Amino acid sequence: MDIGTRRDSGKHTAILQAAIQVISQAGYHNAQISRIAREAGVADGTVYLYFKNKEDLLLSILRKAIGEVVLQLEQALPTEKTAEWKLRRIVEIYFQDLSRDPALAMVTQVHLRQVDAELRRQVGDIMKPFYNLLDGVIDQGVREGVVDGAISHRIARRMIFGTMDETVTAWVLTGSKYNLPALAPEIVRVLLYGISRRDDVKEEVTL
Amino acid sequence: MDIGTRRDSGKHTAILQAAIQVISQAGYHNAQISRIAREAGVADGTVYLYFKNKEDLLLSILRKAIGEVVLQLEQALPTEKTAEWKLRRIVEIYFQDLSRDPALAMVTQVHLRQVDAELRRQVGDIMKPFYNLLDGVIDQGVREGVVDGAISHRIARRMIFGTMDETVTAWVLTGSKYNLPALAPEIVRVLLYGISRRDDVKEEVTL
Amino acid sequence: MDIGTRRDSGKHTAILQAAIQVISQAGYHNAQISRIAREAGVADGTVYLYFKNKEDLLLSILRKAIGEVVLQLEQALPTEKTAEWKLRRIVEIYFQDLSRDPALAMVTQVHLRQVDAELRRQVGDIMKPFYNLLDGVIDQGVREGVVDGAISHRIARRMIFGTMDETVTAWVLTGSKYNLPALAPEIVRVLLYGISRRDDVKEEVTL
Amino acid sequence: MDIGTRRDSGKHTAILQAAIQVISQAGYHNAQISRIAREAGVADGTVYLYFKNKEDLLLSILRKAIGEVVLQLEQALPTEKTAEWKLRRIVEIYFQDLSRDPALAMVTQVHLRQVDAELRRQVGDIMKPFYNLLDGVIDQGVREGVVDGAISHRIARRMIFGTMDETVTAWVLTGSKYNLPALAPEIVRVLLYGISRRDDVKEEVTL
DNA sequence: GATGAATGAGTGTTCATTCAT
DNA sequence: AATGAATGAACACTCATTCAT
Repeated sequence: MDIGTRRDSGKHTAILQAAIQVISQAGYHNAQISRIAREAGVADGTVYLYFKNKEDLLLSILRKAIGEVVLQLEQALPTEKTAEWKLRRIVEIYFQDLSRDPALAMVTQVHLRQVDAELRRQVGDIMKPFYNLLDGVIDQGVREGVVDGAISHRIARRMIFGTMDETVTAWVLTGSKYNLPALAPEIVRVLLYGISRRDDVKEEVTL
Repeated sequence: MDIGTRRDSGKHTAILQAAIQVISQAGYHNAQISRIAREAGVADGTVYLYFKNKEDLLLSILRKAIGEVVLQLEQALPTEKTAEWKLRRIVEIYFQDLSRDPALAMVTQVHLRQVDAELRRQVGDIMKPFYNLLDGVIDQGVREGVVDGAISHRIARRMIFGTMDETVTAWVLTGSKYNLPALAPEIVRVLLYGISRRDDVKEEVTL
Repeated sequence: MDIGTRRDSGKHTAILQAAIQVISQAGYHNAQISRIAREAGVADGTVYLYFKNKEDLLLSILRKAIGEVVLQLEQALPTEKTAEWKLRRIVEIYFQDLSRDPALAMVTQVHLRQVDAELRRQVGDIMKPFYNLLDGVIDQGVREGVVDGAISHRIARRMIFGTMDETVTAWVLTGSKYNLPALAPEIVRVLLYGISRRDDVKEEVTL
Repeated sequence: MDIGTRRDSGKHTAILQAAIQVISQAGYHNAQISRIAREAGVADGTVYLYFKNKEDLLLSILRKAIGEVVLQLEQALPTEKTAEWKLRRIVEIYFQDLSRDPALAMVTQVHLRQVDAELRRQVGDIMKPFYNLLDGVIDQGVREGVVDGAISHRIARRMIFGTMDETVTAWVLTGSKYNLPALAPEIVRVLLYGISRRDDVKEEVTL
C-alpha cells in the first residue's frame, strides 16, 4: 500500500485534508471513514487504496505535520550560528507552522492522543527527527558554554518540548484566537532562564 | 489512599481500583465494563450502582488522583515560606504521588486524554484547584522579587505544568522504571533558571 | 402467593393503584418495578410478596377492572326485564366504570395490548364472564323476538364488544376529555339498528 | 404483492417478509433484529441499510398492509354506485387482503399494538387514508338517504372499524382457520341494521 | 413480613473493512 | 483505479428478580 511519492490524481492529498478537517471537528473516534471519504469526494473503499487503515491515516497526518516542521527547520537552522538563536528559530517555526493550519494543530495536539499503546510507539518514531534536532541544539549550547552541561539532556529536552506542547495545546483548545507565534520570544526567555528575575541581564532577549 | 473510608462494603473502592488497573493496561476505549466488573469481583450491573456510567468512572479516577495531590499540597505548602521552596514542594509531591501508583499515573497521563470535547471540559474543572495553587505560588514569587513580574502568568504556569506533565508521561511510558521523585531538584532548577549556564550562582539549588 | 381476600396492611391495594398510575403514564414496558414500588411507598422486593411477577401485576389490574364491571352488571341486569334494556345497561355501566378511572381505562384499553401470546390467553380467560353476560343478553333477545336469530351469536357479540372497545379506546387516547357515558344511547342505537335510516320507527330509542 | 418492484436486488422485500414472519410468531419485543436478518439471509447491519431502525421496520409493515388495502379500495369503490355496496366492498376487500397473509394480519392486528405513545401517533397517520374512505362512504350514505344523518359520523365510523377490527383479531388469534371473507355479508348486515329483527324487510341483504 | 443491594442475562445499533464488479 | 453494498463483531447499559438480613 506504499503508494510512494507520486500522489496520483491528488486523491491522496484530498483524503488527508478531508481527514484533518473531519477529525479536528469530530475527534478521532467520531470521524467515520465514510464521512472522510464523502468530504474528500471519493468512495469509502478508495480510502483503503491510499491508506492501510484508519490508524495509518492518523499517523500520516502527524508525519505530514512533523515532516514539514523538520523540513523547514533543516533549512532554517544552518542559517543561525548560536544555539540560542537556533532554539529561537525552533520555537518560532514550530509555532508558525502549527498556527498556519489550526485544524491540523487540533489533530496533532488533541486527537492524536486518543489512541492506544501500539500506536503511541509509532508516534514516538515519527517525533524522533524533531527530538534529534532539539538534542543537537542543546549539545551545541553546551559546547558554546551557554547551556549548563550539568543538566540532563533528557530533562532539558522535555522541558522545551513540554512547554511548547502545553502552549500550543492551550492555544488550540481556546479556539486558536490569539497570535501564537507572538508568544515565541517570551517562551524562549523562560526556556533559557526559567521564571526567575534576572537583574544581571546584559543582553536581554529581544526579537 | 483513603484507607478506612470503605464506604459501601468496599465495593466503591474495589471498582475504582479495578478500573485503574484495567484502563492502565488496555486503555479507556478498550476497557470493557464487564472486564472491570470481573476484576473487581462484582456483577456488571453493580458498577452502575456506584458510578453513573463509564465516563463518570474515568472522571472519578482523575478526581481521586488530583484530589489527593491537592490535599497534600494544601497541607505541605503552608510549611514552606518562600515561593521557591513552595515550587520545590509542588514538584516533589506531584512526582511522589504519581510514582506511588504507576497504574493511576498511566491513566491520568495517557488514557485520560483519549476522550472527547465534552469530557475535556470536566477534566479542566477538576484540574482547576491544582492550577490555582500554581498561580498562587507564581504570584508570591513575583511579590518576593524572585520571579520576573514581566513574564505572563499564563506562560509561566504552562511551562511549569507542561514540563512536569511531559516528564511524568515519559516516565510512565518507559515503564515507570526509574525513580521519578529523584528528578525533582533538577526539574525545579530548569523551571527557575531555564537551561542556561549560570556562573553567577550564589546560592545554588540544593535539596 | 395467593394472598387471599385479606388485603393485609393495604399494601396490596397500594401497589395495584401505583401500578395503574405508573403504567398509564409510562406504558407497560417503561413501567419499572422500582418506580411502581417507590410510588406505592414500599421496597422493590415487597412487590413480589403480593404479586408473582410483573405480568401478574398487569393481569391483576385487568381482573380488578373487569371484575368490578361484571359485579355491577350482575346486580343491575336482573332489574331490567327486556334484552334491549339490558344491553342499554351494559353499555352504560361499562362506559361509566371506565370513565370513572381514566388511568385504569388507559391501562386496559392501551397498555394491556402490549403483551405477548401467552399473556393474551389469560386475558381471554379474564374477559370470559363479561363475554358470557353479552351472550346471555343476545340469547334473551332472540327469545324475545327483538334480536334476529339468524345472526351468528359470535358476530353479534364481536360487533357489540368491538364497537364499545373502539369507542372507549378513542376516548382514552384523546385525553378522556368528553363525557363518555353520554355516548351510550347513540351507541346502543347503532348496535340495535345499525347505521341505516329508519322511517318505520314506532317506538324510538330514548333514554 | 408489489411483485416485480424488486428494488435493491430484493433485499428490501426479503427483510420485510422476514420481519413479518418473525414478529408474527414472536411478537415485536421478542423479535431480535439478528433473527430477522438471519431469516432474510442477510447480515445484521444490512437491515439498517434498508430501514432506519426496528421501529421503522414495524411501521413499514403497516404501511405496506394498509397501502395495499387502500389501493385496492380506490380501484374497486368507484365501480359501486350506492353507499351500501361500497360498504360491502370495503368489508370484503379488507377481509380478503388480510386473510391472504395471516402472518401480516397477526402483525397489524396484534403486535402493532405493542408499541408506545410516539409510535401510536404515526400509526394513526398511516391509518388516516383508510378512515377517510370510511367517512366518504358514510357521507354518501347520508346523502342517499340510506344512512341516518342523525348518527354521529365518528360513532358510525368507530362501529364499522371496531367491528371489523374485532372480527379480524378474533380470526387471527384463533389460528386463521376459517374463511374470513365469508363473514363479510353477515358483518355488513349488522353494520347496516344492527342486531335487531327486521320483519319489514323488503329487499333483504344478499350477496 | 419487609427490605434494597446485588445480580447478570439480553440487544439494538455502529462503522471499519472487504471485495465483487 | 474506483466503487459502495454488504458484512458482522463488539458493547454499554437496563431492570426484573432474588435473597441475606
